[in-house]
Amino acid sequence: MVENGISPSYQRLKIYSCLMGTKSHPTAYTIFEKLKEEIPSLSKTTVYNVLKLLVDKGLVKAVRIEDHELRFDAEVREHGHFKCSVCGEVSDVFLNQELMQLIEQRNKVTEIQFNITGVCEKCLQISKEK
Amino acid sequence: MVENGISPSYQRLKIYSCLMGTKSHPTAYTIFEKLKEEIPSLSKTTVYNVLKLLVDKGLVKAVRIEDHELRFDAEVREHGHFKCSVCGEVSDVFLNQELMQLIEQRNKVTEIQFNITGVCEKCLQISKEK
DNA sequence: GTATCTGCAAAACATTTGCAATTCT
DNA sequence: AGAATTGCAAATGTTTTGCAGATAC
Repeated sequence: MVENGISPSYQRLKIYSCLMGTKSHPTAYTIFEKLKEEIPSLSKTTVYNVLKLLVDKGLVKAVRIEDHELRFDAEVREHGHFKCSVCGEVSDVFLNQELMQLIEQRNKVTEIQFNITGVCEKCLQISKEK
Repeated sequence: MVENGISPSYQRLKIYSCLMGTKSHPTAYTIFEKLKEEIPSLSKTTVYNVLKLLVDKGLVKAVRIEDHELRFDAEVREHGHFKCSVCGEVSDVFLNQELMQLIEQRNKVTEIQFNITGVCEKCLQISKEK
C-alpha cells in the first residue's frame, strides 16, 4: 500500500483487506455493511472514497458485472467474469484460453457482453502524424 | 414489432426507429431528448417503459458500456463494444475474428472488461441428475 | 366499455460533493 | 499547529413505482 503512495490508515487497510479476502466481487455497500460491525463509526462516504483511491492507484479493479451497481475486485490482472444464471455465483475468467473455451462451449453460455477501451485507428493515425 | 407480440403504438414505433437509425448506443435520456422535439407530450417514463419492453421481447439489447447509465442497441446479434479513449466513439466488435484481432493488437487496447452469463459446471451437473 | 398505454410526480437507489470534525505527525 | 483523513447530511443523476388520465379496439 505504501509502495503505491497510499498512507495506510486503519480504514484503508480494513477496506483493502476485505477485498483481498474475498472472491465475491462485493459492492461498496456490501463492504460497508460488513465492516460496519467491526468499525461502527465507519461511513459509507469513506468506503466510496477509499475504493476510488485504491482503483486510482491500481490496487483494485472496478468491475461492472451487471445491474446498476459497481463491484470491486482485488484481482487486478486483466480478466473477465462468468456469472452462473442458476446459482448466481461469479467466477473469474482469464484471457485467452478460458475465454475461448467458454465461447466455443456455447451450450453453457447465454450471454456475452464485452467492452474494450483503447485508441481507434483514426485517432492512432492522427497521433502518428504529429 | 407485431410478430414479437408488441402492439405498435406511436411512441413505441418512434422509440424503436430512433434506435434503428443510430449506431451511437443512446441512453434512455438521449432518446427522450431527441424525440421530445417531435413528440412534445412524450414522458421519460414512457421511454423507460418502452425500452424495457423492447429488451424483454428481444428487439433491443441493453448494454452497459461504462459509467452509471444503461445504453441501448438495436443490434441484437451477439457482439461487444470498443470505445476509443481519445475520441470517445463507440463501435461494435463481433466475435470471434474481430475480438481476437483486438486482443492481439495490444498496443491499441488499454482495457478489456467482459461478462459472460451461462450455467456453471456445478449447476449443469445438478440439472443432468434430475 | 374495458383493457392497454401514457405520463406526471414522487420514490428509490447508488454515488458524489461540501464542509465540519477528527486524527495523525 | 498543519495537513491529511474521516464522516455526516444534502445533492445529484438514473431508473422505478403508484396512480390517474388518455387512447385504442
